[in-house]
Amino acid sequence: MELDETDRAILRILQEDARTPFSEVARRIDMSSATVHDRVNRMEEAGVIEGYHASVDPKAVGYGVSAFVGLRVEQGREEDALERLREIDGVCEIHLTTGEWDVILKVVAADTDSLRELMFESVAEMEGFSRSQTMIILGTDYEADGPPV
Amino acid sequence: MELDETDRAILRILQEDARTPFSEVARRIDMSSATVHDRVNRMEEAGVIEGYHASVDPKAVGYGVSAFVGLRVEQGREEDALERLREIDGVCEIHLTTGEWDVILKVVAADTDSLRELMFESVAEMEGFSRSQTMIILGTDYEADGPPV
DNA sequence: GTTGAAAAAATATTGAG
DNA sequence: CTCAATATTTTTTCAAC
Repeated sequence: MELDETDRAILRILQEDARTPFSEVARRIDMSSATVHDRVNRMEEAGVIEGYHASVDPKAVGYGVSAFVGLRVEQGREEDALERLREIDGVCEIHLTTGEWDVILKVVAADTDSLRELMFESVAEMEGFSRSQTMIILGTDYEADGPPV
Repeated sequence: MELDETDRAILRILQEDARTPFSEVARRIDMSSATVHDRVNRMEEAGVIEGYHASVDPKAVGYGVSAFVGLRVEQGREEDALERLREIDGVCEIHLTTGEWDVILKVVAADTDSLRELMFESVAEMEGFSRSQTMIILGTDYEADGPPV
């Protein structure tokens, strides 16, 4: 789908606050809310807009520790291994990567004890992985609302 | 702030679709929409809900390549270095971590050429960093809407 | 593609249990 | 904390340009 500057302006507003009323989006980009509605619908259908998500503070819901986890997967066990990773509570993202690791996870845990459990009882126990490394997130200095548009 | 099961149920719904009308949230958790409204307000004020964001497909807006970038920061240059990283177009996340890297970035770029530019003209040029490693994301197998609630 | 206007629906607010 | 009722806004639809 081809996006013009109007579409991008709408995206930028909804990236920042997905609950902005279309009527206000319309005011800001100087168009009617019917147009905004129409364009948003088309972008949803085309998959440009994948969804709308409330961002919840992990600490507020009991997760004091976040980490990236690098994993090496044994040849030929990729699909099986990934399937099982997804089931583990606390695993928030699973990325396949080039470089030092085959898989990079983002995980959350209540505390370091829980993280240890997650790593040694869930991940390390699993067959198909060789090496792993846990990189605890000391702080997140910056987090954009999505890709620049 | 203390969260009860009702708050958590509301959070789960809004994590999945932040534009769900409060009236429907109310139906689903079997409460009045005024209650939902009240609880959402309190969770917003308490910072439990950090915001609402439209999730935009990076490919649809011209970013064909995503990557994690690990960086080593020279002693004593941390603040300065982080400040400048934030300015670079395409840098979406900046995390301070333990382990092999001091900083892990998530970046997006139009293509591998752009990524190369980003790394060698923006990041590598910057003083304060020693080693870096780029881990290109071949695919994202799973991405939760946020922490489990 | 865009618009304005009407109808339907949702949100914000208030007052009371 | 919860609700019902109300007033205000917004979403949604549609004929017309």
